[in-house]
Amino acid sequence: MRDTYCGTIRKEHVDTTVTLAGWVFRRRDHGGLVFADLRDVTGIVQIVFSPEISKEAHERAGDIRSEYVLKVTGTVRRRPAETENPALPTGEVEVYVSDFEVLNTCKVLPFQLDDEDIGEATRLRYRYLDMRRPEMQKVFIERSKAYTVTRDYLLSKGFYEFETPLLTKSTPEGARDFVVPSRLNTGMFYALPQSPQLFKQLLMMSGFERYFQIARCFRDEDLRADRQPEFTQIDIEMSFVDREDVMNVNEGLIIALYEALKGRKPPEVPFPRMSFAEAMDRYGSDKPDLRFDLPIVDMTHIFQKTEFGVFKKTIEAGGAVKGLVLKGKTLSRKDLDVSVETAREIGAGGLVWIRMDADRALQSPTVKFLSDVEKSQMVTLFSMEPGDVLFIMCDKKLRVSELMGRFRLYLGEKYDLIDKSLDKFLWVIDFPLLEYSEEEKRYVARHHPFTSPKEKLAGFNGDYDAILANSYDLVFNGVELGGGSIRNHRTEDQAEMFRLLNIGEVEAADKFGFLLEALEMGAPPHGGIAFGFDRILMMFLGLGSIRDVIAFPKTQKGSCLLTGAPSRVGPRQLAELKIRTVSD
RNA sequence: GGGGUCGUAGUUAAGCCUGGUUAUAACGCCGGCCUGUCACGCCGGAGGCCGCGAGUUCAAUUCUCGUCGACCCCGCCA
Repeated sequence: MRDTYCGTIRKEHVDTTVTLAGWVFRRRDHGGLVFADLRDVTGIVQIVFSPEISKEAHERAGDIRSEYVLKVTGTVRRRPAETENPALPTGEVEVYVSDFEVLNTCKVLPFQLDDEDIGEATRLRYRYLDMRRPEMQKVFIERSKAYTVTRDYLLSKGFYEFETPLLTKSTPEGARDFVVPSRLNTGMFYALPQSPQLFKQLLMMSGFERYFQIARCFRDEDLRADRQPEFTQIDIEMSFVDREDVMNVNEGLIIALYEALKGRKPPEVPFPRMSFAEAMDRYGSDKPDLRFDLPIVDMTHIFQKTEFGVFKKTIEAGGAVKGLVLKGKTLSRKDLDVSVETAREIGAGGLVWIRMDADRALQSPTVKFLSDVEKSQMVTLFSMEPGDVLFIMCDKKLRVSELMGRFRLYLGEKYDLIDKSLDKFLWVIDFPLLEYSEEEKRYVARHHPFTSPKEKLAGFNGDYDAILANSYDLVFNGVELGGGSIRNHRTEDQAEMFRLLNIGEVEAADKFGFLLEALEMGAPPHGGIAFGFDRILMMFLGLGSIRDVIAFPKTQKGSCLLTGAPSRVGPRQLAELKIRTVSD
């Protein structure tokens, strides 16, 4: 139908005849001369309808409207001097139309493709139009490239690509499952996979040694700017490896993706590492953003004998007092009030601020409750200078770290401390194996129940919080890109884990029996990792939302504005499934 | 489950706090003019359930409550 793509035409094509196909992006009708920008997937070229070339084509050009689909034949000409457009790669040339065909007309669109400020709801309702925009096309062309880079890299490292079932078994741990009724098995349900976790482990038991899958995963949890109910993971599993092996191979993958998408090398290789404990202590987060420093400092020792009620009570209850100092910014009383308000919104019980004024005196509503020793220790600990503001919170140890971590991010954003030109990768390692679930009143796996501990657990009966896992997360600019672990490959180790999780033998056999059975039949040592593919794209392309890298994403309430999913199904469908809905 | 922001021509916004006019603008759309534009320009025109429902009021786009939808966050997301 065509012989040349719009965006590829250059001055080398001058005097040749080309046949193009594409959409009318913009039209500039001067009466005697009509210009239009013709757009295809490669870009834009200006076409000219002139009566001197074809009276007939020029006449018909008056009826052309935005987004009409055209097939155009014409001659490439150098643009006259002073009319070149340096903003376009094709700006030195234009195509004089000798003949054209309207392949399709177009209604007036619900929004203009060149308008930058269209509301997201409208864009999602007409996503296919939204995706016509060159900047959106660029994202999905990059996404396509990322699939290829991933496959090329992993295949070159001896990995085999697999597909695993989407209709699978509901598992008790972890995220809420999406559930699919089985017509052939009345009252039974499949679950969509939260990840291919168990299958990839089984493939290790099959002896493939290196597995990967670009896998769709489903989690029925509430959405966020970086969370969709269905998303894509680069899922990886390897046999006969330790933690270092997995991290090394996957660091290579991430570097390859970074280079492909950002066009430069990562700033720091190998990626630095930090223990979970240090991340929590210093940055109040298991995914610290290292683009700015602002460390959190434990101040509990200063207040061991304090008369200040809130600190005193917290410390007596085994909690901690933590602070961080904001330097070199001038904060007004209003700013300080706002920060207190923000701390409350973050979930803190309160926030103490202490500002050093020009004559080195400490100003704060709290200062009168503090002793001179406490004050001077604080000043020394934080090397406080005039203008500096010290922010302090107290709470249970882990809780106060988390709160300060959130507050640190708030300050970083608000006072522009984050150097957005930096990219900071970080491996976080030595996570706790378990964490206590207030909701379930028991310990649950922090990563997942198949994660192996760093030390053998046999007969363990000590502090559950102190057990470290053989796991690792990769963090980029404060966002978790992925994580994984070395798994338990021996039945007795896995049984020990279930014991700690308070999952009985009967329940374990019911839910994961097939895996436990497989472990008994020569399971090799193995471990793996999974990366959020969408998140990697979002971060490396510098976009603000995971929806920006998913072709047809869901809204925060999980609906698709384009198709109207989810929707009711007919009574016949429900009857076949023997499902009745209840309204209450 | 909870907190917050928003909803006004096709689109993006202003007006609302402090109730009363023909609800304003830009882009888009329609008609006309225009041979060097590229966000073309100039002249003219059409276009509104002010998300929906209730309440307060002589009077509601404006105030109150509810509801629906979009977004951000907490909880949740092994």
